[in-house]
Amino acid sequence: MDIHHLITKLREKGHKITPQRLAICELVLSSKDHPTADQIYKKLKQKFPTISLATVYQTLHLLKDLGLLLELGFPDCSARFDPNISPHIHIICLKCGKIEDYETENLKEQWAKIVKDIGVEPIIQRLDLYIYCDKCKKNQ
Amino acid sequence: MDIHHLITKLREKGHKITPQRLAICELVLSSKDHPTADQIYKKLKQKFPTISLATVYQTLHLLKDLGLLLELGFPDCSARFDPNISPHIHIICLKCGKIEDYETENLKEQWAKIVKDIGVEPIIQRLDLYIYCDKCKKNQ
DNA sequence: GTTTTAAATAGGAACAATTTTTAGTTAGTA
DNA sequence: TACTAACTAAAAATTGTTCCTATTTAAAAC
Repeated sequence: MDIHHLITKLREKGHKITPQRLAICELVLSSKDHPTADQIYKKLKQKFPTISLATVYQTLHLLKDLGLLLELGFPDCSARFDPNISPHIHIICLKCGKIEDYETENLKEQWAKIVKDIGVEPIIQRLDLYIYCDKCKKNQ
Repeated sequence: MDIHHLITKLREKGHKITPQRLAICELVLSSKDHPTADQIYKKLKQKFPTISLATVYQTLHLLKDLGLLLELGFPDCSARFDPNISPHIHIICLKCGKIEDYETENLKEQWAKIVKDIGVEPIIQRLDLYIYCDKCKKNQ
């Protein structure tokens, strides 16, 4: 998603283009590591020393409502935000919480078939595969 | 999972068999509706007027650690608990939060193939498909 | 059957993530 | 340039969950 397309989309819905909003969007939409709101907040504080966590949350929810972001809730820790909204698997370690992505054409095809069988109109999906990562297996 | 098998499993790990614990386990392991801790707590209060929410949480986490329960974290609401640990899809309405299960032999086979391709040792999985349910589509 | 003891429970306090509130500021329109 | 709806920041409130600790209990030892 390039920045001009984003700006257009925000304007269409009547949202203002503020420097904070742009910075938050750019940061999260280009991230590969499923950051938490707090991680985004801390990074942006360097550029915007007065930015508040509430603004970060609000902007992330805006992106979520626009369908550009997936919010991943977890039992014991903060929500994490994923800008990749096409079908992919999160390979998550049950111990350390590390997330890796698995995304192939074959997977997308398989998933599309499954969704077609179910016969619903999909908006978005979340596919988590829980494992113990190599590191955690060793240290145990 | 029948109750004697559960008791054996708890004893093996050195956990005591208390009436509260048994009631919580029986209730959640036989539930089909992904209840929250609070829903379980409120139901059990009829039989155990002094039961505490902390006990419910503790027991649910015990079952989770034993691999008998999946805890589903969500962004804006309580965690929900799912006793079905075999591969199935949660069809979840983005508006009202209703969860329906989709579970077929074909899905299990497809998922097994995907996991095999990834080449990791799976512990458990969470497959969510987000939609707008018919009811919410109408009221909009 | 009684005693022992280690673990579980109840209830409330504490905690942390997130949301709401409010007052002041700003982007975009006319 | 003035206007106004939307935004921001900071603080306060809220909510789900966990922690704390005195009391109770299950199960082992006697």
